[in-house]
Amino acid sequence: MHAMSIKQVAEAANLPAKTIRYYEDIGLITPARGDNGYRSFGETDLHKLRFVARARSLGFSVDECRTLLAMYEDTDRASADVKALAETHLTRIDEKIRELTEMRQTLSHLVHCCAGDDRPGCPILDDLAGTGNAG
Amino acid sequence: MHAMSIKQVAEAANLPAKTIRYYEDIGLITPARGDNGYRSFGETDLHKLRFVARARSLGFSVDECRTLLAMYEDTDRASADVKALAETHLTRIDEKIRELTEMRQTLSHLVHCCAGDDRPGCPILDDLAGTGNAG
DNA sequence: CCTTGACCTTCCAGTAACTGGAACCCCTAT
DNA sequence: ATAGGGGTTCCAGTTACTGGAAGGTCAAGG
Repeated sequence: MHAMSIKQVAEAANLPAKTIRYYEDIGLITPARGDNGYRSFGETDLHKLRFVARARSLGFSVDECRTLLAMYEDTDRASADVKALAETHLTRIDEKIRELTEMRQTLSHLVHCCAGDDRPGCPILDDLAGTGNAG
Repeated sequence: MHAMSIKQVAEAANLPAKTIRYYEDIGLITPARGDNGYRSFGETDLHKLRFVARARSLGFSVDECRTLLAMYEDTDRASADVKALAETHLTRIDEKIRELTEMRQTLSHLVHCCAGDDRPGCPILDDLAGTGNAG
């Protein structure tokens, strides 16, 4: 089919060209090369890049994207394997949300306790310092 | 007061010794040195390390910890400055939670759609591939 | 033919916050 | 003397890019 330059494929996949070169570096994709040494991307490359972009936007690591791509290309693998990977990731996300929510809780409490005026006394710093004047 | 070895202060601050050396490297703390070149931590060092550990656990960057420490030591600064920093951070946390929640939403939907058996068909991969069979 | 500009290439360095490991020093107890 | 359990420095690796320098390629214009 029609080959694309890196700029074209970058636009089509909505990824920076730099990122695409990086993905080639680490072996996620292997675009063809023209006579002048320029990369030449086909539909398959674009498809893979979009796949990775989507998976990244769901928070999968680049390495997990590699695995997911391999699973996608292996038409024989069990869907259970994919599901297991996704569930692990889901657990990780939940854990992060939990941590952040806890931080949010504490911090928002401290912020509300802080007068935020031109005086020096500050319950936020007191909490960090462990002087216990914040609670 | 009594000086501590890096191991002792690490235990007291609940931080790895490696991290404490790193914090010295980047100038967060400046412990004294004994005749043999060993670091010698005083109460002030321990206090700072605990301060930083607490701030880190609330998600502040190391650089923000530096600022917070400086604010803590500047007994003359307005509490409004501290509050502003904390509020900025709170906003950042909220944004992260929002992103993660969105990921969670999508991913959990896909996971529930996936049979997770030994057959190959998988709505998760279909979604990533953009083939649109995922509902 | 030369230049200009927009492409493309590679490679190196930097980001955040550590972490692991190698090579080596110090001190005490056996 | 040696074994252990400290300590020290420095270098490299982690994640996923991103910025920038130095330089090659190509089409259009004067």
